[in-house]
Amino acid sequence: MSTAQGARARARIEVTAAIKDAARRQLAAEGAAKLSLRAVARELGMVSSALYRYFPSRDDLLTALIIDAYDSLGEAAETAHAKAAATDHVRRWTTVCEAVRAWALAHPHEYSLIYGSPVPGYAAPETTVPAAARVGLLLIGIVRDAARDPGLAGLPLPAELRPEGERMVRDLAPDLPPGAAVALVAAWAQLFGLVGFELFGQFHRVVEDREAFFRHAAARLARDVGLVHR
Amino acid sequence: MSTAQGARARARIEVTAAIKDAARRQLAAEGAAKLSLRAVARELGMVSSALYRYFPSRDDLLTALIIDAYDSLGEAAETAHAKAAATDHVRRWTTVCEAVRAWALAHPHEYSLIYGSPVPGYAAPETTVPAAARVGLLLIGIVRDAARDPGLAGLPLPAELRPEGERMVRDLAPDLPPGAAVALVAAWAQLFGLVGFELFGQFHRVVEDREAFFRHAAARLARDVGLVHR
DNA sequence: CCGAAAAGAGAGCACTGCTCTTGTGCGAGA
DNA sequence: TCTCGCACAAGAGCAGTGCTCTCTTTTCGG
Repeated sequence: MSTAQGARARARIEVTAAIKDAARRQLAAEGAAKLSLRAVARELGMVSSALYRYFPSRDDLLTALIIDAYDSLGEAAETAHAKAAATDHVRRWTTVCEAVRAWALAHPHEYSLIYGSPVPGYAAPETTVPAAARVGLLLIGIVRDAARDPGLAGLPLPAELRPEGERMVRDLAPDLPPGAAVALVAAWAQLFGLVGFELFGQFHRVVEDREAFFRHAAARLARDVGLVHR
Repeated sequence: MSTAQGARARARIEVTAAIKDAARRQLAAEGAAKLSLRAVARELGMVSSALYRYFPSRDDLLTALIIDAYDSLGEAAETAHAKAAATDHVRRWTTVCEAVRAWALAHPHEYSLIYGSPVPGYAAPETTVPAAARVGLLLIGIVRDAARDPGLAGLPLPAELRPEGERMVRDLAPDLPPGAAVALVAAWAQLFGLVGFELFGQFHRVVEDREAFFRHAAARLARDVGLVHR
């Protein structure tokens, strides 16, 4: 059986978790670039080489943290979303947007890790894809519900983008009008543009009341994906 | 006089330029995290310590590269913009957007440096501000011209954002309607969200025809800031 | 119970940013 | 024109990094 593990296996997952915890602490404190395997090992009272029994390289540890970060963000978004009235699609949308922003402000270095520039020569492995998709799926669900309800304004789609929109609908967002699918992807990217600019300091001396500014921008994004009140 | 420098001063600026060139090559090849002072020194046939006569630290070298990158992007945008008809504000807008995207795709690591996550514990010094503002100023100019022309649709601004909008107009975009100023800043951030998502791989298996997708999104951004054809 | 596998410890390699000390050649002032 | 000072270069060295290798200890399964 897999539940009744020996002490060995149990210790392994405990140590693995401890390593990730320590690494996450360092990440939060200093950022990804200063995350050091040796420092993590020191904090845990082990020697650095021992750590390689758990993560074959620094990049693998980073990958684990990336997946966790995606999951944490996804869960934060889903939790917030669950509290919004299921009938008000605009409110659902803005709630998710604000949850993303709040999570980013609370976990800046983790946000950088997943939505900032990809680290060194590092290419995110396929493993991260499911976790990365969570927020996107949430947004798709909102727009889909609105399309059914129906509280979705018609969205124009130029002819040259029609194939692309239909492919999106087929591959990732069934039951969505192609125009909404394209608009949704754009809004999704734009949402993270807003968050990233605020977090990375581009709004320095440009936007002061960032809370209100973001709320307004998120509401406009809702309109851009065709969501309308009621 | 400042033009007739001695050989010494001339050598200094030449060496400084050579260091930046070599560093830029490494940056383009491997990314900011792998940019190494020692490797730069090796490439130039000097010893690593000699390099500190020109840049007091690795971060200072990076800062110089950041400023150059902002300038390069700004110049690319301005050059493209100059070729667009001065009367078609939508076209001017999309031209600048596409120039930004093209520059980013051509210089991914430099783009990461300026619009990705800020490196280590590094906070961009004030020196970078003027260079960083170039693209923004360009966009402000377009919207301002449109507001005069008049080819600017009215933009609603909720009461809670009115002070913010008025401050923006006062501090950075005189002669703009407050609603347009707020919308412009949002569109500016959203533009870089689109570019960043494409560049950093978030569109993997999501957007295929990225050229067309971006063109469409940029046109919608133009509409969002109130630009209308003719 | 005992052999295999897993885990930890330690030394070591090649690399990094950065500092300090020691020459050396250019150039501006007397 | 000479000379003193300073900018520059070179080298050694320190503390830190990721990662590998070897050796010992611990633990588990047949």
